[in-house]
Amino acid sequence: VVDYNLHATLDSGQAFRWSRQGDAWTGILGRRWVRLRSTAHHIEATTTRAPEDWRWLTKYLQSEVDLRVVIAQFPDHPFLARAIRAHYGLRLLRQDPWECLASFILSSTKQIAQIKQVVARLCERCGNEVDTPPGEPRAWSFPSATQVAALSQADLRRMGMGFRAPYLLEAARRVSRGDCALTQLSALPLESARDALMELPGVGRKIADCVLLFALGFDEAFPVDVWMMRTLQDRWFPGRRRTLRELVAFADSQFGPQGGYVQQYLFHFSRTLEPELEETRP
DNA sequence: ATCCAGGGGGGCT
DNA sequence: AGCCCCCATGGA
Repeated sequence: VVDYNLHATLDSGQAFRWSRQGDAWTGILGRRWVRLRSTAHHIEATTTRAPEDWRWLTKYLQSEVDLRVVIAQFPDHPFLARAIRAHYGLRLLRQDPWECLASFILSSTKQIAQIKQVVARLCERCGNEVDTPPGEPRAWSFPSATQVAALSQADLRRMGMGFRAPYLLEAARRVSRGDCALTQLSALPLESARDALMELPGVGRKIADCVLLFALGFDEAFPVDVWMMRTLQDRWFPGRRRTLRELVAFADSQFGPQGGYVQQYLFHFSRTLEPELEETRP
């Protein structure tokens, strides 16, 4: 692989089930345990048994995407240029739609560390145990919508989901019933797919855009969360207050067909940026 | 102790 | 449309 920054990609808040051990990353994809290690021009993958082929992994990692082509479509902006320089090789993953949806329903007003924690508890409580190599800790697959729908709201609250518990439960029920055919949404126009996602409880514009971008392949989707709001406000409209609505509309029109990649570079860079000294204002 | 976290929903004006 | 508050929990 070329132009692939595995650390930035797995640590940029788009997926919540990877853990780092030194230079290696361990996670669960579908029902497989995987360890990934990045070398100069390769990503080395270890599984518990030899797979037929590796497309499930290359698709997830999006390692066949030519990053230079993507970045060539970015708008010219000094802060974005800094983000690209700082984390060159950051990629968007292509996640399972249900796992992505459920994870982001659980994400609202939670820190990334806490999202990982509650997702881990959900998997251990109702996912399927998967094979791990000798000496590795036990691991579980992400539970299907049907597995989640079989739980009670009290079960979910005990995992620390708080007010998100009824949202996740109802979303799981609808998805397991087939009321929202997630995988088929990628064939629709972006706005139709977004509207369908926003029918689900606990799913507004931001979470819908996360699923469109991280799971359904809509590279132009641009989730605007608190970090992106501050970044756009501070770096694109310094000194002039903009409403959330205005910023969403701006992002929609200004960042182009690869806006989702732009967003991920800005998000990760903003989150890892050392706080700059503010000018003192009288 | 106080604030805030990859928001969303509902009510009010 | 914009603004308000509430929702539950834990880490900094």
